[in-house]
This record gives sequence, C-alpha cells and structure tokens, in this order.
Amino acid sequence: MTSVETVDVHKFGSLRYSEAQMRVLIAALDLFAEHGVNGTSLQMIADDIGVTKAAVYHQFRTKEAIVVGAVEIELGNLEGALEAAEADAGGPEAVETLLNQVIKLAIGRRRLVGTLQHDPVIIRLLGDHQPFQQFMQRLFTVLLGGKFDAQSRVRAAMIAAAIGGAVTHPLVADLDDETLRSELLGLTQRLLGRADSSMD
Amino acid sequence: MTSVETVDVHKFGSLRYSEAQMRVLIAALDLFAEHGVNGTSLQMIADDIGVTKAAVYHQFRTKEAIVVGAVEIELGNLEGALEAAEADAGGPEAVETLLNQVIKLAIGRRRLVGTLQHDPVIIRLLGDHQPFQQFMQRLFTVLLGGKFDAQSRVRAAMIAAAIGGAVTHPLVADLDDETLRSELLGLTQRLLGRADSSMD
DNA sequence: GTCTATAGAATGATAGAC
DNA sequence: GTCTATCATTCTATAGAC
Repeated sequence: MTSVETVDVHKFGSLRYSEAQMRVLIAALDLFAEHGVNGTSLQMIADDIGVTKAAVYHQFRTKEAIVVGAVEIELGNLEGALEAAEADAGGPEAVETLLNQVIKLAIGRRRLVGTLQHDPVIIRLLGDHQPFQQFMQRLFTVLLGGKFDAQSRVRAAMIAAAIGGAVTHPLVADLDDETLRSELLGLTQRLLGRADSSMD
Repeated sequence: MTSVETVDVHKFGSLRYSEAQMRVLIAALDLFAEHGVNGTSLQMIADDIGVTKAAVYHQFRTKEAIVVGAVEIELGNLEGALEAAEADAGGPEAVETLLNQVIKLAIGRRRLVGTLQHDPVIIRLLGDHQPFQQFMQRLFTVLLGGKFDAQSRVRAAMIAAAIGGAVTHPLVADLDDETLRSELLGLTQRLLGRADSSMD
C-alpha cells in the first residue's frame, strides 16, 4: 500500500433482499410514510401483508433492521444519479443534472420524503450508520462543488429542505407531477443563482 | 345580521395555562423536538420535570391535550408577526417583514421546527383542529398576497419548507444565529424574485 | 398538586410446531 | 416461510389517599 487510499464505497443499489423481505420493506415504507417509524408497529406491518408478527421476525431480527433496509432501498434510488454526477464532477452541468434527478425522485415518492428527511428515528440511524453518512457526504460534496463556506452550505441546506418539503406540502397537493417538477426546478435554479431561471 | 360575516379569530397568544401546566408543556416541547411525539411518553415528560405520571395527568386529561397545548404555545409566537403583516396587507413590505420575523423565530427554535412541520402526529392535529387550520390559512394568505396560481403556491411551499428545514440541517449546525439569519433572508428573497437580493 | 397502586391494552421479541 | 402461544416491558389512563 502506498499513499493511494482505497475507499470502500457502499453500494446500496446492489443490495439483495428476498421476495419475502421485500414485501416487508415495501409495506413498512408505506406505513412509515403515513405514521412515522415510531407510529408503525410490527403488528401493523404484519397485518398489511397478511401474515403474523412471527413471520415478519423471521425475515428481520429486529425492527431497526427493517428501518435500515427501508432506508437502504430508498437511498439506492439516488445512487445512479449520484454516480453520474460524480463522473462529471466539476463539469458545468453536473449539479444541474443531479438536481433534476433528485427532484424527479422526490416527486415520485412524495409521500415518503418527509419521513426520510425528518423522522427522528431515521435521523438517528443516518447519524449512526457509516454507509449512510458516507452517502450523504458524497451527495453534498457534489451539490456544493467543493465550496464549504457559510453561504454555500446554507444554500445547499435550503435546496435540500425546499425540495423535500415542497413536494409534501398541502399547498401543492393538487398539482400534477409535471407542473410541480418544472416549477420546482426553476425555483431551485434561482436559489443556485442561475441567470437563465425563468422569472414571472 | 346582514352580509357582513363575523369571523371568530382564534387568538393563541391569549391562552392561559397554569404554571404547573406550563412546566409540562415546556418539558414536552423539548422532548418532542428530540424524539418526536410518538417517541415521547408521558413517563419521560414526568421524569423530566421530576414528578409522577399521575401528576401530569392531573394537568392534562390526555396526551393529545398536551400536544395541542404545545402547538398552541408555538403558534402563539407567530401571532404578533402575522397580525402586523395583515394590518399592512397589500403593502409592499408586509411579506418581507413577516418573513423576517418567521426566520428569526425559526432560528430561535431551531431544534423544534422540524417536529412542528413534519411530525405525523402534529400534522394530523393541524388538519383536524379548526383553529390551527384557520391560522395556517391566514399565514399563507399573507405570504401568497392573494395569488393562488401554481407558481405562487410552489414558491410559498418552498419558502416554508426551506426556512424550516434549513435551520435544522446538519450542514449549518455550526453557524451562529446571525450568519444563518442573514444568509437565509437573502436566499428567501431570491426565491421571492426580489431584485435586491445579494448575489455572490 | 402530588403521590402509590393498578388496570388494560399494545409493544418488541422468542420458542417451538408444522 | 408461516403459524400459535407466550414473555417481559411499556404504554395511556384512572382511582383514591395525602
């Protein structure tokens, strides 16, 4: 080994779960979105897929393991977009392409993003599990483009919060996906200081 | 009675709680901020103020009553700013002044805003209790300035989410209040399309 | 306003049969 | 992979004494 560090990058996208395990995770994600993690019991998950609690415990040893699996699945959806952006790192369209993908995914999973970003159990999980922390750091490194000054960080925090929070907001619940997407993209670019962002 | 409708405006600011009740609500808010509503038991609240569960139940008949009281207290903090903005409704600085106050309050209560905006129990509460709904509608009426088109609504949703989410974000956890406030105000004005928003 | 004591239900989790 | 049955613990909530 020389000075070249070998960083072990966790690949959420390549994780394998059995079909029975996936049934649990899908049901769990749906219930987490509506009731939060603490508001979702294993009984509720079991009822939702039509089995008993014991059957669920045969697939996952603890409730926390279900939460970890559920978050892994969702972060896996972002992995492709992140890798593409990293490959074009520094390129003028890297950030823009990433944001476009993130917005699309957030809209497609409207009901869930609030929980993923703000549920206290998931927040604790993201802080405790290395692979999750590593992933978030990669994401914000691309978004910040290497600049970590106060203004850039506030901007990134606002963009992350705005995208996640806007898609869930009651004010826009009646908007169709495409309208929401284009408005959201335009306003996000305005936050980034893009000159070509459409004004009214 | 003629065509003039008398709207009964709920005043959160004028609510009265005994000192013992306030001790419960303060402790509850602190615990809600860290663990969420479902993650906070009455035992935890009782332990925090050094009494038994029974003593807590003597002040509030149910856990939900505690949640309602806690949310009332917090919305009460916004009431002054909202009334001032409504008095100047249509005025060119009404929205700006309101946002300034909201940002200040959000920063002062950094730990709590995430819970207030995103906790599933509180979201259900806000939807079920008329006074809360009425209050939120007043808030967004001022923010939107009477325009309810798609673009305005997405903008309002983003601003609400961005302010609430940014102050809690780990990326800006180390920033002092004043730095965060000025950056946040500038970026919020950029979202509003203000020409005087400082660029980099 | 606070306490002890308790009721009744639900929680996460396990053992062992099929 | 799913079941029945069970355990220990915790939960919200109440009764009644001080």
